[in-house]
Amino acid sequence: MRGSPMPDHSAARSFPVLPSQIDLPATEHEVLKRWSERKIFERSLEQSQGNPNWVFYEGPPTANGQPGVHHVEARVFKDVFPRFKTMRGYHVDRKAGWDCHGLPVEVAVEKELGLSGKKDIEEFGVAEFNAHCRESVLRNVGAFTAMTERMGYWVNMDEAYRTMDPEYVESVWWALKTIWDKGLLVRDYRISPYCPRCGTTLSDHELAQGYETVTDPSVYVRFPVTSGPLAGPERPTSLLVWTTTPWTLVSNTAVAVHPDVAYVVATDGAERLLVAEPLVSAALGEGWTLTGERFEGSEMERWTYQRPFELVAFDEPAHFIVLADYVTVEDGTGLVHQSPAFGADDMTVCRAYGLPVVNPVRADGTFEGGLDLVGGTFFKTADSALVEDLRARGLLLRNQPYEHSYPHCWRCHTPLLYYALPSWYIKTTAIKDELLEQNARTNWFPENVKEGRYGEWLRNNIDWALSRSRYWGTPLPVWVCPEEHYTVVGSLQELGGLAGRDLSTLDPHRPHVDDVAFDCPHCGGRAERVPEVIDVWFDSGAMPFAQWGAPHRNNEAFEATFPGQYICEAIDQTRGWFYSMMAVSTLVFGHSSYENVVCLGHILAEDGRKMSKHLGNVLEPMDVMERHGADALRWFMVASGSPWMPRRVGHEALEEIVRKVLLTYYNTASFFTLYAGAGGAWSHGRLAEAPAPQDRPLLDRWLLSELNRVVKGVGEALDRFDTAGAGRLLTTFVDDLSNWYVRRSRRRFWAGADTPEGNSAFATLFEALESLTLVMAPLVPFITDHVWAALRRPEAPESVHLAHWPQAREDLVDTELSEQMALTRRLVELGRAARVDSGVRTRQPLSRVLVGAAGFARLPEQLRDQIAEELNVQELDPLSAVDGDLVEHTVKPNFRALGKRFAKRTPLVAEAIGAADARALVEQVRSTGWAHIEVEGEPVEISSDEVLISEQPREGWAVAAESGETVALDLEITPELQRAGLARELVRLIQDARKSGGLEISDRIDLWWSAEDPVTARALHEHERTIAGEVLAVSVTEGAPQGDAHSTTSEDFGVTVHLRKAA
RNA sequence: GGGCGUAUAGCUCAGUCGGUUAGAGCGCAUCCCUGAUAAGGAUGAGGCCCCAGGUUCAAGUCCUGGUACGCCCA
Repeated sequence: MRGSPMPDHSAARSFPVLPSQIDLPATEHEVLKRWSERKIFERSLEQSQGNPNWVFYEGPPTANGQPGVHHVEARVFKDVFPRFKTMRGYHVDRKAGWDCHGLPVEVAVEKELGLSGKKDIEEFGVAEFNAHCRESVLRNVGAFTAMTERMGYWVNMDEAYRTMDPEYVESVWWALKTIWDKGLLVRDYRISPYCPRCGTTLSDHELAQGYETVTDPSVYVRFPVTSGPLAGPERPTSLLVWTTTPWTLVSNTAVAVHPDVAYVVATDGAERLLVAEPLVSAALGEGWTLTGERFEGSEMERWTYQRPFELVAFDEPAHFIVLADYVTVEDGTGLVHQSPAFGADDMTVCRAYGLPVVNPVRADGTFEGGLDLVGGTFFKTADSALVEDLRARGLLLRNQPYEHSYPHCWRCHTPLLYYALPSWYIKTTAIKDELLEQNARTNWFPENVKEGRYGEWLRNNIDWALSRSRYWGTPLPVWVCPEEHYTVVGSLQELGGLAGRDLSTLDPHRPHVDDVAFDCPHCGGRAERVPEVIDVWFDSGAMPFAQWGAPHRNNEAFEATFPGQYICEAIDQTRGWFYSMMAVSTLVFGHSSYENVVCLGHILAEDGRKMSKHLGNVLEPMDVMERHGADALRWFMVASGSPWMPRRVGHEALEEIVRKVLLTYYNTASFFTLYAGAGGAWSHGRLAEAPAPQDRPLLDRWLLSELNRVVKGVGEALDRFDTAGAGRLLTTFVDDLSNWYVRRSRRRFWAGADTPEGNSAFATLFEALESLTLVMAPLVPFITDHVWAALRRPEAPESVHLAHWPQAREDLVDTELSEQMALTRRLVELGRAARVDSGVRTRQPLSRVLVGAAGFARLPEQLRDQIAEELNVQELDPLSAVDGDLVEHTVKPNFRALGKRFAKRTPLVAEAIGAADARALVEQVRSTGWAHIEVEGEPVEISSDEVLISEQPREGWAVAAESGETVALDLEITPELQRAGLARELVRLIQDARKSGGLEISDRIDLWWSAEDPVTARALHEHERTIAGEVLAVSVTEGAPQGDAHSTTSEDFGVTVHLRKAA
């Protein structure tokens, strides 16, 4: 019977009530307001001042276009770990940053202004154009800022670094000068897709838009061998070379072969040609036989040959065979003509051999004027004259049209040229070993990126093509005089010194910086800045020092925060920011800038495709957060699926998170405040009076055990950057807490805190909610802080984000109890299944349940009581106590255990176990722990661990069994049981009447009843006190009331009840 | 073309050291419980664990080779 009164809303409360209904987005706005008014973020930084630093570097988002949900992903991870580490006692500075420069910004501004191409921009004016770029960046920063605040990403945006700020640019200049001084900044050629009509290079994105299918000549050409074993007049041999761009033969520089491919000599009786073995028939057709001469590509290195055209001069040695892995035997001849000015692969290979870059084609796409045969001709139209000339000189074997896809300018449809343009490089290949060493010391999450995608990229490192012929970027700080003396400038002050005037307030962007010229320190000639700006990846890779403006200013701040402990971005940054961060710092300081890097998979739309406006599947982050709340979106990002993998986000997934995780957690807290707060039933002061944990009921001890396991596990998971693991632990615990602990403890909460059991329940639930709130706080900072505000002890910090991570009490972790409770819950499930099968509802008490399960014998009384209560049975007995004839035994082999001992004989032993007499075997195992069986005539002893025993009553019972565990219900319903069941039905009936009568849960009632059914009447008399207690009746009267009352009649039970709120 | 990753129920995903009855949630159907109730529980239907080989007493799990998809790079 219920001892204490129900919660009384009018009495003094020890806890504010968390209403059972909550509007999560609205609550989040309140929390945001409190954070801002009470300066919680600022205070969390102040209060950790002086603690060890844990340094996080913000990878600056490109403030180009509006933020999408995919931006939320990385930003959640950037928030979770700093919050976690702060709670762990570190000082975690969080400086925001914005990536401001780059082509995407330029393209967006071009569109806005209706410009198209570099000519338009220059006519419009670079100064004005760049002003628009700056304005566009600032506009988009606003949208990012709003989203960042709304999602609860704590980052200092007031002191954000911006890659376009003069101090930032100066730091970048300093880094470039340092690299120059080390001899690693060089000018060289770079192959770019280039439109000769527009006079501009195209980005990859532009390139992708312009592929067209065209027919080009494809020619097979003889290159006579002039050195090596196949040279000489007695058996003249030619390399057979295939190309679809005859015009590039003018500048032929080398021939590439694959080192591991075999090349053979074929003859038609008249001449001898060298071709890759797998391509002989494809390239030559009928009528050719092999001479038997055969060479590995690697043997042919540096054999010389006669080049096809002598139209341009070569000042350095060239025209020999080189080795290249990219050569294929898919088509052609396996011998690939090399012209480094017109192909990226050619350029890489030829540069490795120190070959010259000869380029006879001018920027307008025509050959140089003075050349024979092709002078002044547009490159593409030179093909026919060249092919004719080859034919005339007997060098052409075959010419056939070849259809393929070739890139064209998306603006003017001119065929593009892959064209060598002078470009600035950083010789990262020179520090490749250092980069590999730095990578070896870096922790990657997930781990496979380290040696996989990223390691592969480092091992195949190529020099960093740094310069861009664009406008809105960090200008390359290189000045050159007519004598080609280069001067690299590391700061505005230095530039001012060279120019002889104060330039400290100069905007270090184009065109202003282009206007500064000075006398060359070497020769006194006029030095002008080179026209290029730099790759934006260098900007962002410089952020560890450039965000402070170091070393020109704030150098102490930089040194105190280098290297960083943690960076995090999506997987596409492997060769982007992750690389530039490691490369820039290794170039400048000889050390990578980060220790741990988290690498996230992409966020996809619900249909599994990328979100794009075009497909109409975009989720706008602010809308999502206003609908489901930022916490739901955050939880999705950190705990749904695996963050390392691509994931689909949609409303359904978020709704489920709200229901299963956030509301379940919140409702538990709400339940607690309702009962603890009522009339001051329980307050923090009572914690001291609560029984010591080991003296509490087993249910409480179990919860504390699970709690401390979870606290420890979540801390360890987050230390490993494993948010999904932390999420799984928390989800399970929230479910355990709400749907087992609270449900099984409800009566103790109703009873109040005045008994040791009651106080123990309140204390246990409080401790669980307190710790749970703390460990969930980094993941879902809003709802936890809201709950914290209601629950916190008076002496605790006002925000959960100012609190410390809880210490896991490992001494309270009781593995055996966990297992026993798991068994208890499995048995309850089986019992419920048995009830469903039998059709006897749970409200009907039953006399007895039989349980067959290993471990049941050791199950403590308190846990058996849980089973009995939950299943509504009066008695719980072991199946083994029942007369053996009524029980059927089955024995199954435990392969895991048997395999260890019997290895190859396992199947035989298993078979023998199955064949043995189950009942006899069970009896042996039960009495001695061992059983004898025969395997192929030999006696074998089997231990109890090596078999799985299950037992079932033969008949007359409602049985459910799984994995060797059995629950059997005795279905005999005696008249006493029937009346007890009726009493429960009547309680239910009256409770319904209370509810429909609009009574408060704590209202007392007067109750009248009249029963036609004599059984019901007897049940009412017999169980009157119980019923009265359950429904809060202060009086129970047989008969009808005077005056108004709320009435209900049940045909099923032949009863009418009337109730009225008691005076 | 190369590198890396992924593939398990209609959907989203777990699956530890290889152990013979592969799980959860959602959705669907049927039912139960209910003063935490916009919740909870039970039952059911639904599986070529992508395919083919191999290793092993034993493979969703380890190895090899394919196929499909994704990302990055050419």
